[in-house]
Amino acid sequence: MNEIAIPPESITEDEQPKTLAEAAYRQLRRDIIEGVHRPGDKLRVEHLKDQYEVGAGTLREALQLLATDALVVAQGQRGFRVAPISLDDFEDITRTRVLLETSALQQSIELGDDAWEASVVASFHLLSRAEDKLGDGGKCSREEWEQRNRAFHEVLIAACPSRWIRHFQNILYHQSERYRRLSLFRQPIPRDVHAEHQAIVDAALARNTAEATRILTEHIMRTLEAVRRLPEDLISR
Amino acid sequence: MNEIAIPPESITEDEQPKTLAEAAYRQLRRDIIEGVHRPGDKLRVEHLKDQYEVGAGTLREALQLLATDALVVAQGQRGFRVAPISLDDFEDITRTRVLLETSALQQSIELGDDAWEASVVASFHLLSRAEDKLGDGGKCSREEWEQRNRAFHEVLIAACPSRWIRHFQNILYHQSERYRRLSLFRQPIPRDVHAEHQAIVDAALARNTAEATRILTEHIMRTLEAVRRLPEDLISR
DNA sequence: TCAATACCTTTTCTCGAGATTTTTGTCTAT
DNA sequence: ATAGACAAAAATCTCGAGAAAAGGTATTGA
Repeated sequence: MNEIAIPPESITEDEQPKTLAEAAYRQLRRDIIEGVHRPGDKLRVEHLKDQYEVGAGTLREALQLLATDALVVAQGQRGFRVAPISLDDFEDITRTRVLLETSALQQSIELGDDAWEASVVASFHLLSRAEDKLGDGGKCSREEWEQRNRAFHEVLIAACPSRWIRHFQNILYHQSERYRRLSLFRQPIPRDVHAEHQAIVDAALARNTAEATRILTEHIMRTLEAVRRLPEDLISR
Repeated sequence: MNEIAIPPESITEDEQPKTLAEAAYRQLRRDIIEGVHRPGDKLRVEHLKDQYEVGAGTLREALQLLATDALVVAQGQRGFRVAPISLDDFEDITRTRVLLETSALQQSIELGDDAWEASVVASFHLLSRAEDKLGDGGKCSREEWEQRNRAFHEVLIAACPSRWIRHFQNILYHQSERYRRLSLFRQPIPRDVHAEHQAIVDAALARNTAEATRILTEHIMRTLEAVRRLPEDLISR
């Protein structure tokens, strides 16, 4: 009677926005992650609706969507705020990400087929190219590097069959992106990220699960260390 | 300048709704979990706004909030639907829940103090009482048992310091509740849940992490088996 | 000087109507 | 009989204005 079941997939970013509310959601999310709206800031609908050129109700929907990703918090009858950040929160995010992402990688290595291997190699190549151009002097934007870094990590666990793990991992990645921006602004390419990525790819293709998850864990945890070394006034509040 | 940081906590249920949209959200969530709105059903705003006695825009917000919990899916410009269910999905939910909940329990056992032990014993007692009254013949509603079962599992991992794990676990619990209703309708108390809970409490208080997580895993996985044995027409579509 | 109350401004929340898009039903042509 | 297209109908999405609540300020009394 009814048509085909809808994939229980959440909002993904590869598709283009189909509604004004979702377009505003994208822009707002980008602005929050990039720090245009700072953590703890109040998000007044009356001001923002002009800035993003949508109605009040529409902007409100966008804010609700952002609450899904825990990038903004809704407070009863007192409006919306950009979610605050703290070292404790980032440590929590990182550890939870390790838990989920290693589990996902483990399954991905176990189940991934030739096509998966190919996409891993391909996305790693794209990321490497972006790093070359980035060091080469502004031939590639940091935006693009972020995009490809994200794609690489996504492809790594793409063969994991668990939609839920991938969904949660996605949320956490967005969260950690906010913190990573803080550290990357200071140290252009702080550590040898490239070598770490390379090692993960090698271990993954060799189906060496233990080695791959070990390196991935260190890789993620190193970002935590980098943020820990930041001046306190950047992440306080 | 600005006041105290807001706890980055999501919507919890212990507080009472402060807005019409949230009230509608609660009612809708309850109705979806209880099966009033069946999986895959279309949720037409025009019909539901009368039923829940709110405006169209307000009900829309409630639906957005439900999309957060993945209980409804929003489809571009084609409205909202109750999230479909499937065996594969439930298997995914269950395995992910095991991953998160065992990790949380492990930390909880490691870090929990006397007050935590006390709350574990207390919530287990409340749950046991509910089971007595339930078997005694309708002196306690299944609603109440569900409530206390939920509280018990929540308290078990309450000493885990990771807000994110608890947050995700919360979402997954809601999801699995939908499936569990299906199986509990048939077999009133299908297996010896009480003994399993007892064993978890014993192991937790003895700080026997390995044993506690092992039993918890079996406990959660058994629900998957119960749903697997259901007639297919209940969970198909 | 300090505290408490009342008032006023600002912001949020809610509602109903109009514009767009999707869906359904029918008709025609191959 | 099937496929395609056009038109009518339904539903969704969007917007602006009004009601309710929160926050800030000034006034009053001790």
